[in-house]
Amino acid sequence: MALAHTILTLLSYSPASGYDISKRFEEDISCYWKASQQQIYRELGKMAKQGWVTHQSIPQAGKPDKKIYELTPVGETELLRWFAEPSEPTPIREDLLVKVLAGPYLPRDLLHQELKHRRHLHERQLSDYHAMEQCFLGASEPTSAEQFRYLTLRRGIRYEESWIDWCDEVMAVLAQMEN
Amino acid sequence: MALAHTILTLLSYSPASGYDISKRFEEDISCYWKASQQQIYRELGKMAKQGWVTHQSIPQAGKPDKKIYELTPVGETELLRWFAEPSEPTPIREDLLVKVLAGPYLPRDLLHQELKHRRHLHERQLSDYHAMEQCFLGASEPTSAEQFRYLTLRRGIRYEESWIDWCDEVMAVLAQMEN
DNA sequence: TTGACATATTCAACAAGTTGAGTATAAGCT
DNA sequence: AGCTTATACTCAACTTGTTGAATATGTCAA
Repeated sequence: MALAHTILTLLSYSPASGYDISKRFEEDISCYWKASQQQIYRELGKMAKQGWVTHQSIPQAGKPDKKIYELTPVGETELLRWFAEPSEPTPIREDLLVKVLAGPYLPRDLLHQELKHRRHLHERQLSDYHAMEQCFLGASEPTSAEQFRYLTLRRGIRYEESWIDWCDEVMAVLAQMEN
Repeated sequence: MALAHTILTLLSYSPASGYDISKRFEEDISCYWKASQQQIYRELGKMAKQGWVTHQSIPQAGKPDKKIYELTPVGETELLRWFAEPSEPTPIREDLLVKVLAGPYLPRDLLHQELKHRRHLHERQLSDYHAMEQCFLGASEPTSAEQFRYLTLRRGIRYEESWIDWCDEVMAVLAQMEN
């Protein structure tokens, strides 16, 4: 259900079209809430039915009409209700951990390759996060919105760092097992 | 698709009933692959149809018959194929990060409560993991299976630690914002 | 007796996620 | 012209996740 709430959150910042929301997800929201374009439009349709958002069609020259969505008071109430509700950590479903569990019975070199591959992916993401961090650190008087956004980035940085450290740990143990 | 592969991985260790597999998930596999009992049985049915596993019904006194599942050679081939395939990090969908993003526009005290609640949950999980770690650290000559299992636990420990550290960081920034 | 819990398994309904396909309009490049 | 990309949005089909319900047999405690 929290895709709807993620969208409500974005609309609490400012009204936006479905397309803009989708672009926002692509750019950075997917770091903490992944959703496809189709999912977003589907959800917006449901949210409109529930009265959480309204939209206005705006004709555009040379492009299809755009629908600008905004929060309704009912939508604001729903966002607050959800915000006040204690959350649970997201359920984990992580292939790499299953692969490590399969480690005793499958080829060690494949696991080693997989760990290198994943370390590389996480390093790349961390590098992107550090680049994004530079923008935040350069701000002399950050707005509170900017501060909160920076904190979400901080979580991303910690997450990637901990994956890299763990990959190193596993590879060290693999190396030890070879001796 | 990796629920099937998680089950294949478990069966690579030894044949097991659906119920035993389900208990294994409940006990520790859910730390890195969450699945419900119904999902597991559904998946086992599919896997049997695909020829990845076979099962034998064993009558039991005082209890329903049990089905013991085991890997087929086709199942082993599938597990190896999947193992060799590069994986992607799991998509993230984390309520707490969305709540932080909503932070500028919603009551700060609610966010503070949520962070405390989540810090507490992660601390509790970390404590459980440390208790489990003791069993591994006590082993004088761990089998390779035990070593690999320990590494999955190490990931859990790092994950929980990084959440706790981040909650502390956010709460510190919240406290600063109040001044 | 009833309710809770355990061993064992299965079915159903719905929601959310994934992937493919498509519509419309336009610009730019090969 | 065809392909790619961009702005904008929608529909469909299937898979996976969630929750509820149920079956069968048994033990134990209130």
